[in-house]
Amino acid sequence: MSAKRIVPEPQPRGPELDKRKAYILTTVVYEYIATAEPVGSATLTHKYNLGVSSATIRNEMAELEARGYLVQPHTSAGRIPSDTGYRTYVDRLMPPETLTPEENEHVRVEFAKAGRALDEIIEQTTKLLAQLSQNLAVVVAPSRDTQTFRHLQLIWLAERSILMVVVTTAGVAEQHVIEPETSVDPDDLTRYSNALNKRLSGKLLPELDYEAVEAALFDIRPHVQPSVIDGVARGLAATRRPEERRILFGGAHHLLDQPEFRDLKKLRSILDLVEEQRTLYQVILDSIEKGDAPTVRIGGELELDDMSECSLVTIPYRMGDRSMGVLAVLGARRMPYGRMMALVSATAGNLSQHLTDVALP
Amino acid sequence: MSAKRIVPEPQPRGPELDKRKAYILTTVVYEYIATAEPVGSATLTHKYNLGVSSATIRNEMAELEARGYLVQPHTSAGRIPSDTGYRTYVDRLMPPETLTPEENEHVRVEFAKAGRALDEIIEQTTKLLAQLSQNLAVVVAPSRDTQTFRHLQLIWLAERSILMVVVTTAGVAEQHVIEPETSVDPDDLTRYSNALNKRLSGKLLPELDYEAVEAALFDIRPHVQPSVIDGVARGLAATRRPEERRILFGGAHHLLDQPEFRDLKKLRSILDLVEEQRTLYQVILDSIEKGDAPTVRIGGELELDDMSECSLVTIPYRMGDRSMGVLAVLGARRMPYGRMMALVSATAGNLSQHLTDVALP
DNA sequence: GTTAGCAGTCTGCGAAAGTGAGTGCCAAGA
DNA sequence: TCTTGGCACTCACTTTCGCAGACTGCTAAC
Repeated sequence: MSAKRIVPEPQPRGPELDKRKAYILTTVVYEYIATAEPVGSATLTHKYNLGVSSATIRNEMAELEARGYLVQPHTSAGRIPSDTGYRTYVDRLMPPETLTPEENEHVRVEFAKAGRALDEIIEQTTKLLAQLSQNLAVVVAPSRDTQTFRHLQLIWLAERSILMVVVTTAGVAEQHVIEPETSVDPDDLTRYSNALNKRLSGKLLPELDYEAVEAALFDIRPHVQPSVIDGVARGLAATRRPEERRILFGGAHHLLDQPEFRDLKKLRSILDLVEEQRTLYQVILDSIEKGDAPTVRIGGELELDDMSECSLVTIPYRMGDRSMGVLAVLGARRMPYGRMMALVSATAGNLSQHLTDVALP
Repeated sequence: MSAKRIVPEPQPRGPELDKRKAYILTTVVYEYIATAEPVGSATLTHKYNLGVSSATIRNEMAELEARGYLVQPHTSAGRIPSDTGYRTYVDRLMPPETLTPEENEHVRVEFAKAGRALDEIIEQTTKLLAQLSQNLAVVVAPSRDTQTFRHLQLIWLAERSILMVVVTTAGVAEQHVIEPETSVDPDDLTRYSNALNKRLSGKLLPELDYEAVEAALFDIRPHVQPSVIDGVARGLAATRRPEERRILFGGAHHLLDQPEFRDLKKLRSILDLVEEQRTLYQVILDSIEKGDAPTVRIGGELELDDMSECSLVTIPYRMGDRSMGVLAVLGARRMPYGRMMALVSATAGNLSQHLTDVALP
């Protein structure tokens, strides 16, 4: 559940924060996340039990600013956390959070309602995550390449037209039309189907190339016409390029609630990112590390122009022990990190469990 | 290609517009669509060849306002068209528009690139329409109820677990898991599949209820266990409730380019509509009439709160001679209606053609 | 029926002034 | 050496005011 630090490497500026400085940094982050207003020394002494006067807080805050944890939007304003400040908060200061029992139950129920069709599950997950996070939810759908072959059926459509239906263990059924050079006997199609199912079931889709299909058919019929073998292999191994992997979005309208997106330019840059997909896909994939813990990237750590006001929380999900895709929440840098992490963890956990449950044997 | 009038009934206020008034109304609409600024009498005399002075135009505009075609945002501003003004423009004054040969070619090429999978086609169409219209594109996906059954295959998974794959003529393959009360012999599954394919192919999915399945199996096996019949029938006829029909959106970010959505409230109300789906679905379906012509609903005609600044252009699309769904463009009321209508016509035409081409025999 | 001219209205913009939140620093106190 | 009250200062934000500009409606003349 602990976040991974990605970029940049922590710069040890002077000694560790002492207890009071750590507490002040914590309260500033907490208060700023809650109010979206720069936090002043008086606010802290009033709202939190610090035991010292505002003047002392001022001194401490000046020090925290000098060390790079806080910044002042302008001379006569309170402080807001810098990327480093947020990073320290997330990694070391933040209290661990969990969802309420009701929320956990809600997530559980939503997944219990979900069907078996992969597309539908993924779509519902996106909606759920958007609703819970009140931010932009992003889901990278499973790659076809991680799915294993379960069953196929060749169906005679017309003289030179064969329909091939492929079922994967993820419960995805897709169809391809094969147009052989010369007509094939319908009974042969059934024999081909049986042979292929027997030999290839359980293999990863990308492995099923021309040679694999030819070999699987060899026993029952050494000289199947190449156009059929080719058609079958294409249908099985046909894979989208990775950058074309499906990405789903949900809850963009929640962004309008955040004061940071009152500024149309910032809203624009985030929506453009959504539109472009490729960049976002790259960033999300870069964020993922081994293991099932959520990863946080804060502001400038995203290394995207115009995204310095945003943060991204990502977590992988799986089917069985195979990684399938990624859930992410993209929102203002001023987001409740603890809650977001608890939330993506719970969602990813339930999603993984559900996918594993509905996987075909 | 001519728009349908929906709501409200035209109120014949006084005589028809004379030629000059009609021309002035046309130029006001045209100019306002182009500039988003209220149009004054001086602007018209300068930019258009009216042959009379601005004072005359003022008199005419006052008359047009009195008759309900124009309104003044405030006393000392120029005029903008009212719903009635736009309606008159769309129905009677607007010059017919067509896409440029390059644009037509672009649309053609995009569809030529599209695959055979229904989901993919619909998704790409949404993107294309958003890109061309530079507005919010909305696509109501085909209902499962309009598709005919083409093929099914029952596949033995485990002792009490059968996978049923269903293929429709729209080229959609979907899978359902059936859990019979007692185990079924794998060879029997093949026999069932063959019988069902032979008897039911070509029927509409919603017709395939318990009785239909039972009857189709009766010849080969009079007493198939009810749990299997029920499972098959559910898988075939299983239909989402109509209000759960899938709706796709694209190009929401284009709205940010329109000056009318600088105001976050208006942006908000349109995004909320998108989120809610049900209302929008209803409005889009209400808009559709018989025939393949685009339908326009302007501002208040939508009868939606907070949508008085928006217009909707809708058009149905089909596969073969069966209506499948609706394309729509939702944007500011100040939209280039002629172009939008040409655009949805072209897109729907190509989409219908493509769907018809890829339909399974 | 058309036109020039003029008074009147309203918006939008920028400057000026006032308000308030919050800081930094200093000198005294613990 | 750390803490604190006090004070001067800074800067954003808001309000007000006045002015320029865009348009209209109306009237009287053509």
